[in-house]
Amino acid sequence: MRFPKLFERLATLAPLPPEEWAKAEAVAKEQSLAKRELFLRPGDAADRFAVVLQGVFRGVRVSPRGGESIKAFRAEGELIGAYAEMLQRRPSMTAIEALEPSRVLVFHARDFQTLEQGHVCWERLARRVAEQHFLLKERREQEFLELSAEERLVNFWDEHPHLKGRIPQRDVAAYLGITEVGLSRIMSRRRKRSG
Amino acid sequence: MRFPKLFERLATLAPLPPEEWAKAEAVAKEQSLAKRELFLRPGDAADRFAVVLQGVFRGVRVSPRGGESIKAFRAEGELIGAYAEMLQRRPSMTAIEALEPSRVLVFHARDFQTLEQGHVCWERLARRVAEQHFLLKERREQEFLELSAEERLVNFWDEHPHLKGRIPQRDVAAYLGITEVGLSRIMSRRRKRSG
DNA sequence: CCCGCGCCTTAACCCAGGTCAAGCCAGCAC
DNA sequence: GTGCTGGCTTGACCTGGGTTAAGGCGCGGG
Repeated sequence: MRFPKLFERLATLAPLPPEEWAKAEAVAKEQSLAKRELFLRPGDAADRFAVVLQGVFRGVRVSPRGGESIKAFRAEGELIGAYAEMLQRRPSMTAIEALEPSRVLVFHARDFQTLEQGHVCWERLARRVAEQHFLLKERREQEFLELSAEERLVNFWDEHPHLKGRIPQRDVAAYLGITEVGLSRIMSRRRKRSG
Repeated sequence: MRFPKLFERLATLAPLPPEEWAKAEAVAKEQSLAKRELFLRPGDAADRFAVVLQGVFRGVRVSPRGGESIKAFRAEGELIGAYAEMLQRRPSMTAIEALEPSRVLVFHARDFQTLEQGHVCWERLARRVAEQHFLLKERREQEFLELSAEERLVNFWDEHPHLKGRIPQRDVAAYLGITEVGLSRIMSRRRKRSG
């Protein structure tokens, strides 16, 4: 078993027989990415996903009007991929970019389907993954509905302390739905208020 | 089969043997709700969900600070329930309220689990449901990130034409993340601009 | 060493939408 | 009928964050 920690992590989501995990490891491929390199670019087929072994990624949606907004950051142990587009079998509208030199473990959708056909555990895992993704998005929805940009900012750092120092300010802003300038203002406001 | 249309709808999500559906119908119970009546109130155990047979519902989140925001509207053929809380086995933080006299088909989580244990089709269906819910939330996230309140409004009516005339303005506002007053202003602005 | 570039801040000005308060109108109870 | 209540609008005023533009600062490359 090449990735025992990853196996344990997945096994907490749904029961996963080690021999099934072995099959998965057999079809997965490691990939290294330089800083700024893209794991996926808009227009690509959304036919693969990966687990981050090392590094941080940002999922960027480039809107028709040219604006960039950030859907998520992903670090060690988390999944990267154009999940929504994969579910809809559409080409990706998302770029997934390494913010540091990174390593990931890549799975092709076809291979994963084969695994699913071989053992129900994979379908159960996929369900859990869908549910967890749902929970993340719902939390975010709620923040947009109820919180100011400043409150969203403090929430963000509460929930992602491990990202401190690893992602540029402007990306945090794009994640919060505000501009770089706005974020800078908010931060200086807080500095003044509380020391 | 008491609800053939519902059966067909579900069968489009995932293959569903009629005999399994028969079992589901056997454990489900119809419930009627008056206008303003709650299917679920905050604090209730999130141990049941339902399909709307007739009527419209709103899912209201009451924030700690007292503000109400609306997570979703649900009409005929759609699911109601505190989905996020159910996944986390927590008490509901959401009120689900009928906006019209309504009828629903109620399933208890325990009964559904029994169905799941009897046939994989239910797990597959649950996965599809999770994925669809995810897609909805992601679309909403994107709207908050990229669109103004006015743009979100026109999107809303594009995507939910069947709700026209059935839900109060203030609820639309609470769904968009703005106030009743703000929504009224936006509407009058558009009226002036385009006739 | 200097230059350029990427990232961040600051300031001036603007505008969408919030807040508060008054008023309107339709429907319902009496 | 009168009066009340709930849903919506309108106006005056305020504020958070957008926009534009001008630096500042650290760093890598020449």
